[in-house]
Amino acid sequence: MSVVETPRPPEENNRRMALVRAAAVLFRDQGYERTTVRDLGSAVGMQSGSLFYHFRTKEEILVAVMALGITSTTEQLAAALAEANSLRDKLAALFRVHLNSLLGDNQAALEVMLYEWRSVSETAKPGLIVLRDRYEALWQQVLDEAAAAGLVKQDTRLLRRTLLGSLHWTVQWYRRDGELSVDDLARHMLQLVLTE
Amino acid sequence: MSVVETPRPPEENNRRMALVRAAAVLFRDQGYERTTVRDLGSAVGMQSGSLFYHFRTKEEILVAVMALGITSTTEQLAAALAEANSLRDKLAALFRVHLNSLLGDNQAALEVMLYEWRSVSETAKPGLIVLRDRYEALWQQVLDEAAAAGLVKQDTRLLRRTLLGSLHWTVQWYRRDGELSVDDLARHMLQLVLTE
DNA sequence: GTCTATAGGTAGATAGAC
DNA sequence: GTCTATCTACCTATAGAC
Repeated sequence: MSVVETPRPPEENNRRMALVRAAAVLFRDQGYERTTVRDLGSAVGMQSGSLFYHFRTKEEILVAVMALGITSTTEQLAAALAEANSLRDKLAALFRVHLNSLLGDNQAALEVMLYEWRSVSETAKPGLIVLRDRYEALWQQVLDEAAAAGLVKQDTRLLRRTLLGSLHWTVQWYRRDGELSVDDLARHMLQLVLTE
Repeated sequence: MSVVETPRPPEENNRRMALVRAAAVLFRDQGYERTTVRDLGSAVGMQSGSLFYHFRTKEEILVAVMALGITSTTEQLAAALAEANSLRDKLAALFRVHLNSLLGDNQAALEVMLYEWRSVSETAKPGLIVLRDRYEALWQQVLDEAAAAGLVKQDTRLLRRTLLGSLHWTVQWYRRDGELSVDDLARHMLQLVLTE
């Protein structure tokens, strides 16, 4: 049930990874409880019993989905921040990376992390919380710098929670077939929070 | 399965109402899918079979919980707006009423409305959407007035979605035993959005 | 690694007595 | 209106063959 795993060569984990990605989509669309192990199996062309060679329980699959969602987003954000040339660029990266991870192609995993928290057992929560805190720490650093430079308001802890709430909620109303691209949406939302 | 019901004398619906209130708490704490009809029955001192005299299906209970959550919040907001003396007071009322409904005592119903949407059947959704739109229309009116007066930024449709997302997310981190009261939190969050 | 077959449990809902 | 009893269906997980 350990969340942090030793990395292996990708070929070795292909089957397991395909399962996690398929599970992310099913859990997002139907919810964890309504998704049966039979659903998961047939999504990867497998009988339900065979799943339990790769995972001990259905919940272990949920935890793997969530861990994937938050770690891959954290990695993308860290990379974007390292490339940013200005504080303003860093701020923009926060919004851009988060929304692309949440609303972009094949990115159901982060959404599962946000909305299926109640289905995670108490024993598995701490590991996921560590991963989430690591992500939020990146946010906090950038917001603190931005507040010191006068780009945003001062109460940065509340600001971080407020902004993340706004971004999370976009999954409820944003439609990709509309006029606004994800990057445009990120820019608009950043604009709302900048002190002029 | 109709959401909008003819009002009846309260005594007539006491049992039904107690059930809806108990269900709101269970659905919020455990999730709709994990809550069994046996859980619901024992929460009101009833056998599970007896529930089906009051409701045809378990889902009908979920819809009743959600309808209660959003209509009672809408009524409270409408009353608060009618009493407000200034535009600034109206803005404050948006935040205050929403957070008290979400974080206050015995107010699990609105939280269920926000987080169990996926468990609602397609046939029941339209009725709930009408109720939700009615609530959001109140927000939109006040934000439009505030933008015209220069109190908040101009993109009020995005602003409404952004603010509601921030407020919804408070259930994930706000703790009543902390330093901040719900009313204080409402004031702080309003402060973040005002143009100075 | 994946299959078939199934154990063992619990879910939502119904029927009829009171 | 509520109870008891129960139906039918489906769930996660396991066992052993291949």
